[in-house]
Amino acid sequence: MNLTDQQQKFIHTWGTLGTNWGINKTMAQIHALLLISEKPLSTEGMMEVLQISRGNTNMNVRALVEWGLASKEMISGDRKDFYSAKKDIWVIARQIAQQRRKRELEPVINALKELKKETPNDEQHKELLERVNDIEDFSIKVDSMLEKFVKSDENWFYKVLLKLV
Amino acid sequence: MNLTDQQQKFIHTWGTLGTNWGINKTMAQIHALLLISEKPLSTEGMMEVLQISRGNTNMNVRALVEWGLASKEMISGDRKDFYSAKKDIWVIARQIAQQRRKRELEPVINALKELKKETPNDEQHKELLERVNDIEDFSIKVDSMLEKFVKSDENWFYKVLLKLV
DNA sequence: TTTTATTTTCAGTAATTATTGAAAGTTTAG
DNA sequence: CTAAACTTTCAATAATTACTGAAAATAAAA
Repeated sequence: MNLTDQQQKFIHTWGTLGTNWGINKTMAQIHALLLISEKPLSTEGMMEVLQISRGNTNMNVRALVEWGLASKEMISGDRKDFYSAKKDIWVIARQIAQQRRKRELEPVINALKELKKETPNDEQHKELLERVNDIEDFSIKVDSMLEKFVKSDENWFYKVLLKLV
Repeated sequence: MNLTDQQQKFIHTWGTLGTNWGINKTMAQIHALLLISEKPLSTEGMMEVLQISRGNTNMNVRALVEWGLASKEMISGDRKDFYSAKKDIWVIARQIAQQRRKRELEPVINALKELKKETPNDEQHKELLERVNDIEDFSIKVDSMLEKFVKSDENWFYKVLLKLV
């Protein structure tokens, strides 16, 4: 299989986006490839197109499945596993928001909660406690918005936008 | 100068958060340090507390200033430069949203626009074009929300939340 | 101006993160 | 069951990213 310049550019752009936001480049690139692929792809297919190793492919496909962005497809008459990506941008965004919240936000919020418990309320910790409290308040609000986003349908977003006008 | 365990933990947590989201760990840690510091700090002060080199300190303080998260303070009777961070979590969030949008979102959106222009509208590029169009539509909407967020005051957020109930 | 204090830069190096590939594990067909 | 097809794991290695420290540049004081 061979990609056109445009397809390669899309994959490259998506990979860079991933890298900039702390996502493995290969994971983002496989995602991009699946996003523009009409049919499910096998590990071999991805390896060939992206010029990456079997191990790399396997690990990052697994990550995509764990993130709920791709899923295994059975193709009758073939023993290989095939994978395809969810294509609805709304579903994708929700899925990513949900996962990043769980992985890269919740642990921080919990650590700050812990921290607050064990911090004496003295002069030396005045600034720290103010900051932690502010961050907690803020994150509760953002979190509640994110939660609504994650559980929403596309409609929700339009409604919010309209109300903001 | 010496930090308590709690202060160190805060700095560590903030550094990890940065790393997970594609921000230099030291940059995030200096930010955290300034956030919980009552008075402006000199380069020496930060170097000592965080145990990092002059060069590293200098580069990351500059980055914080460029991001609009910290600013130089003149302290009379001292030739050194001192720095302090903005402490309002709302201002911080807006500043970060604005900067990340400019640095890590706009270039992607522009690349996709370019890509769309140069992609032939044929069978081979059907999926690609659908995806790019979807992403563009989506990002316009998110962008408009982000813009409102960036230009908003805290009040805006509460209003939105209330309307969502 | 010269000297001293301070900041900036950046080539070299260290630390971290990502990738490979072959061996071990698993599944399916015969 | 055995063999072949395929997938997974992970130690070794490569690639990337971050950090250091000393030299160069700049700014302030004498």
